[in-house]
Amino acid sequence: MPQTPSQTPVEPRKIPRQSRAIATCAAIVEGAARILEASGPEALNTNAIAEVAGVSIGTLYQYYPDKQAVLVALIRRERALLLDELHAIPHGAAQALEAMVAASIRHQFARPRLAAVLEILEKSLSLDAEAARMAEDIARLSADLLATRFGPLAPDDRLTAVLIARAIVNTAGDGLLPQEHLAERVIAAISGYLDNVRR
Amino acid sequence: MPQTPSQTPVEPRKIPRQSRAIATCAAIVEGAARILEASGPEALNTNAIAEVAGVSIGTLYQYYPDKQAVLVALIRRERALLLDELHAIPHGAAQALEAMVAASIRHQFARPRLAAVLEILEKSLSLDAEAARMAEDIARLSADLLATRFGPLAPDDRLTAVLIARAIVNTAGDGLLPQEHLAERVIAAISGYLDNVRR
DNA sequence: AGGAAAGTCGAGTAATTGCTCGGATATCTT
DNA sequence: AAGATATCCGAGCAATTACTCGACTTTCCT
Repeated sequence: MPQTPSQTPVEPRKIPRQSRAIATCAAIVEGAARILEASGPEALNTNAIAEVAGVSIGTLYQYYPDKQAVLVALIRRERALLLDELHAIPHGAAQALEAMVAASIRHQFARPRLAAVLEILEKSLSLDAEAARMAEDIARLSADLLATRFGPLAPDDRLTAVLIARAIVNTAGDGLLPQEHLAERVIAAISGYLDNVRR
Repeated sequence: MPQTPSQTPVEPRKIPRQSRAIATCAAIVEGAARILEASGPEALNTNAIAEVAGVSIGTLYQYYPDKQAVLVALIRRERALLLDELHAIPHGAAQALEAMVAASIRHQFARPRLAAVLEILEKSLSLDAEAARMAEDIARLSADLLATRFGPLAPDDRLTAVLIARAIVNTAGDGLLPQEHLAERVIAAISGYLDNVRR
């Protein structure tokens, strides 16, 4: 759903040097997260972010060139969290699939509303290079982990499997599916599809 | 993701009596659809809707009490389209599942960008009673059609199956999965999951 | 200590947007 | 034809929002 024609800035206009400035940047990103969790995307405006973060609006614009840059920073922060969990899974391990699913579930349920809102926002955002690279990393890692259980797969089948898992985990995160046996449900869906396709 | 505290209005403030007024209402809804397709949710504002619809802003507010009411009307229009297709499938038919999947795919690909944007918007919208009823109808019909092939299912499993189908069809609508063999892919995923669960 | 660099502040501005209102035009009814 | 009703118009208001700028404060360095 690309519609914003991707502006040039997006990168911090000034990088923080002192530790209190680093804390300020973190507070701003966390402020955005809290607003999204509490009131959704429509309530996310720069004045509110600054207020919730406990800094002035001028300070915010010292580090982030525009509103979208704050969002991108938040998405990077969340992606890094998931990426770390995925990286911690030993390549080719017997329980790789289970570990991957468990990591996704943990990530989704750590801050369910935030994850749900970001999931939506990511679709309509032109991300910067770094954030896009992280998305690719996540996709590639997931694909590798799938391969250890199901062997080599067509790219479309790998994407479909990841898709299925995300749909189920997201819905459970919204509270529409029970959290118990969630991992089993996801694995049943993934392997049900892949076993059907791989003949 | 409920955050807008659901206002009272949402219903047309005046119902059109003359045929040209009915055409005006339809033009307004279609104008909103065109803006969403062309430029996404951020570009959807009432002034633009009126302009694209070829009516004045005052006329828009004659029939729709606020911006959201136009969106709800659009969602109703699109849901009615899908609902008609589902209703046309004979209950308990041998090919009921295939017909259902085909209908979903047709609906998604008729106006892919519109379907994708509305899918997102529906989540963060407090719908009116009528639109909510249509959503339930679609869910119930889908569940019934699933039952003719797979027998009685737990509600969570029905939801999961529908979820899986929607995730795949939506992604294909976004152009990330090929349209060819899409129906087979969806059916493989659904039956893969349900056969795994139903033991 | 004291100057420079980094950081913070918040009132204010320009633009956008949802929506109103009073008046003009079209259609219906008799 | 002529009133009554329905429909349409669009300038403009009030509120919101993204963002700037110049002044003030804190931290760093020697």
